[in-house]
Amino acid sequence: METTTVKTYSITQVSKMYNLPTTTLRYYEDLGLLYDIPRLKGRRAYTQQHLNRLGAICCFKDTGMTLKELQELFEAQDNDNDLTKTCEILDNHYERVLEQLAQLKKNERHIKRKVRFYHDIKSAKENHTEMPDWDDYRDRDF
Amino acid sequence: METTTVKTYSITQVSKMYNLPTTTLRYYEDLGLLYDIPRLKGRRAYTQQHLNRLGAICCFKDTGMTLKELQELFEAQDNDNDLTKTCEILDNHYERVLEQLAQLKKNERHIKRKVRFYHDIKSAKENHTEMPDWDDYRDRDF
DNA sequence: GTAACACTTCAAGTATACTTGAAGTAAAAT
DNA sequence: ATTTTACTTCAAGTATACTTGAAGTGTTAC
Repeated sequence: METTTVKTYSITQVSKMYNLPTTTLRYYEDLGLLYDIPRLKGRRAYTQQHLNRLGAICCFKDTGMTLKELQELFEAQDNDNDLTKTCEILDNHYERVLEQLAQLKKNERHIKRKVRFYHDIKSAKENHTEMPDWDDYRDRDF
Repeated sequence: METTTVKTYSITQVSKMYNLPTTTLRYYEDLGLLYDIPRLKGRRAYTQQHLNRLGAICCFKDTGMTLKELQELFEAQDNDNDLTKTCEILDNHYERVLEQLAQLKKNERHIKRKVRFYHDIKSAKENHTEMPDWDDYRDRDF
């Protein structure tokens, strides 16, 4: 007879690992995003499975998926094992992520220009030199 | 004597241009993010200045700046003309945007892998071929 | 033994960013 | 002339994602 002990993590450890308050971890459990978390003497004992799931939650949430959408995704994945729906949700979300990425790159360039512009204004004012013109920064790459 | 007419835009036009509800445009005005919008017969008439400002609002908001932070930024920019503070806020925000971009790229790759994984599961099930293993997708680039 | 600590559950409260509702106005359409 | 459309103001309501508070429990420190 062989017994294998599974490595588990306390809620405080998980909280630190994923940089999420313990209250948020409990909240995700209330919503059903995390479930079947075993208790050791009444305390949550997260397994690697739960950490993987939490990683997915963070990844999807950080890319703009709502917790409700995450519930749907996990429902399709876990309960129904509905691959068509799972793929559909994933495909749609991936599309959105690509759009986000394109938009964020645009915004990053815009903000970079603005940063340079304001630093140049500051220098010009301090050194009594000619003020920069935003038109010179508008569609220019640095 | 010479009179120049400035091109203006109605709230509905601006709403369509920036893909924001008219209620949100009024809300931003309430918060002071947009101000001195002239009225023609009681109706808002946005000038190019306001559109530029609105573009900035969207850009910063979409990159995670709160409306409160935007108020601070505009206050430093418009009222105080405090270049040190303006530069500081912009610099800090730009840092955050770069982090976001790095994170989003990571998340995009992770989701891409997951999309492929689930499509391969679907194919395998449909064609009764061997199921894929997530470990083969984990840190692999496609 | 008892106090402190680290959790536990469950309900209620909060922050941010809108969104809706009510009541009114002014010009255009019928 | 009166209805419809497109706004207006101002106050109140809502959605999402937590966050806090109250009351309780079980191991650890003194």
